[in-house]
Amino acid sequence: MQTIARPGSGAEETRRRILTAAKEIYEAKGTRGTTTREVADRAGVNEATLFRHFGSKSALLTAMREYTCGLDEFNTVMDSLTGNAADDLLLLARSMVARMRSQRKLMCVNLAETALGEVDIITPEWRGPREIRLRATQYFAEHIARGTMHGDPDLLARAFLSLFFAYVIAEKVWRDGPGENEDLPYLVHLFLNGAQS
Amino acid sequence: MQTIARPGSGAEETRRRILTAAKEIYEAKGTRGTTTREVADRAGVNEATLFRHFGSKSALLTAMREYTCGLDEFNTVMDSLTGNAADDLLLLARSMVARMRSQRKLMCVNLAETALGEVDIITPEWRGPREIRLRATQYFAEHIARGTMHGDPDLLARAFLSLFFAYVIAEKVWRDGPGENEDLPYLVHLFLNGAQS
DNA sequence: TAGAGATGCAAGTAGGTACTTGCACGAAGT
DNA sequence: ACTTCGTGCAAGTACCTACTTGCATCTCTA
Repeated sequence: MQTIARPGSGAEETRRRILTAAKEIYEAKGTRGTTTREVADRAGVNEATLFRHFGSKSALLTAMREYTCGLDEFNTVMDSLTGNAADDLLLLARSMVARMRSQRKLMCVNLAETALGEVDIITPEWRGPREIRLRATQYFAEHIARGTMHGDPDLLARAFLSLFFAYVIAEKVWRDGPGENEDLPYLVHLFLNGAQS
Repeated sequence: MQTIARPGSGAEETRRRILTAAKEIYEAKGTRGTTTREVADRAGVNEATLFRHFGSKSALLTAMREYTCGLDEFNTVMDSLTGNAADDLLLLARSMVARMRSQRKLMCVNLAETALGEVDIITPEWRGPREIRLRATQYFAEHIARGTMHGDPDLLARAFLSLFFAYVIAEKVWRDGPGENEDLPYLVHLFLNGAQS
């Protein structure tokens, strides 16, 4: 006898609420700081229910990582590029920075826990970045084939991503404001000049 | 749990051994993963002694951060620059990447804990990077004044640092090997072309 | 209407963690 | 010789954490 997922309430809804709560707490406190009790409380659910659904804390976090993995937005932007490098790269930079800003905490936590070996690299949160690197590499390869850029496409992709990744990451460390909108066009310009000559 | 035979003795020596042990464990496990018991064991010291010295775990970690703060090496490199941008930047990149590679875990942990608010930004581990950014900004300002580069010196400094910061940080995520030595000259070249045109 | 599945609730287990306390020992310095 | 300081050691406190269990209750649906 199989349980049919009903939208709105029932087991499926409970499961989703627990996952959402887990994500919110995880990105605020990391793996060790996330307690099953707090997740249950925030989800408005009994702790026992949490364990009935996921079995263990680590299984819950794994399920949460599957649940939180937005890559579609990037692909949408990628598909709307025109071929004009200056426009394309600025559009890409803007969309990446916006997205990374909203996920900065999560990124930092994942980075650290990956470094500590608490999270495996195969884990879903790194599928997104790797996919992005791949598509960016393809993009630069096309430009190199057309002769509008020079160098190694993969290294170009990594350099481009680095520029904006670190831009977002460092905002908190540098203690600057949220960053000027003028910065991005300048960085794109810098990169493009370097890649074209 | 290994107990190391004590080479020296006296309160000062004990203190130093505890700090060293704390650093090693902290950079392997982060704040929450660092337990006073393990630090004491590793230092070959009784847990009570640890508390007699530092009072609390958080005071111990603060003291440890003061203790671990190497900035001298960077300043040495900075002082040996010639003014030839291509040479200077490559030398800088090489020294930065080498240093960051050996501290990658510590960097990632600090990054995450700063993002989570567990570590204050005023904290010593960020004094180094801020100092580096300042000196790099001065360097680029000189080149701009001489007309050999163009743009905003501070943004140039951040872009330059970003390139190599992310290069090191991402090595683990991309699952590449330790990275080719060929990469750095290329990245410097890319940056320099962008900054000069 | 009866049964099944999902949940709440309260209590509990087992282990870890920060931190304390009291006492004994040995090496200095006076 | 006597005190003081730093330390080891063993036991203990109070709290937190993951995870379990037994039972009552509610809501669907067949």
